[in-house]
Amino acid sequence: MGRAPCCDKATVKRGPWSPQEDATLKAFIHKHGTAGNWIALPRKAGLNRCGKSCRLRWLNYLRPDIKHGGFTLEEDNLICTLYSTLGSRWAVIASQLPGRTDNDVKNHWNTKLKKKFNSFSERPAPTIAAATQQNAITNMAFPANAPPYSAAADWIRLDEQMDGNLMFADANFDFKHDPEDQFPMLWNPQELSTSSSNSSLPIEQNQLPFGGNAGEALLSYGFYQYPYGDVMEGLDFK
DNA sequence: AATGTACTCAACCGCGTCATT
DNA sequence: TAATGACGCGGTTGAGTACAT
Repeated sequence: MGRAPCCDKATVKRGPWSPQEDATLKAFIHKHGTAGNWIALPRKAGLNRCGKSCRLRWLNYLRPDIKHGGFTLEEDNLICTLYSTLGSRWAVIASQLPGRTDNDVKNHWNTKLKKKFNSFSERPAPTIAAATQQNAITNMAFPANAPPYSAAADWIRLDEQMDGNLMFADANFDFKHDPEDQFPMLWNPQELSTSSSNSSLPIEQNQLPFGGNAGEALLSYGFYQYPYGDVMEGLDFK
């Protein structure tokens, strides 16, 4: 036995919502709430709409705490990072982005972020075989997996792996990472040094505070934000 | 200016899950 | 315990818009 339809599709209105319908729905919910029953809501509110349609309109558009407008670079980074660990669990991902809905995040991913993500993950992953030598200086500059930023090899260098910590010996950039946080290193372009003035920093200051080998670390936390704004890629670095 | 193509995003669909009876 | 019904989610669609030719 199939499930009974939640509404009569032949008689109920479909398609884009009019301003009047929006106002009716908003006014009703402000006054009565959803009463925990979306199916009955349109009839009570005087709307010729399916309950599911009302729910979607409210959750994805009319809710007062919805954030409209473009996604920030920080939000892009977070979405990509969460996608790499959670997959397409848009509701969970959206819950980490205040004011964004799962539909918003999903649309943004499908139209903007997916291409970047896929194009990068299809690249051949370089080996870190050189790093397996005890205390070897790999001096590997991500050439095979290099970001589309010509100078990247100059400033992102995996120079040494020791004591289970991934170490960036090049000191001409700063990184931002909360050791308490499982999640990503977010490098803010504004915080990236554009000169080598930091190269005198003690090397410990550029030591990333998590263990594991370089490949695992970069695979799990592999979203980089490059200087000058708009290039953000994932590194599938094994 | 007209037409074709690509892109965006609101909305729909169907299914899994969960609460209730 | 099974049946039922509502909710919530991810996948997909398609109308409207922007851009290219």
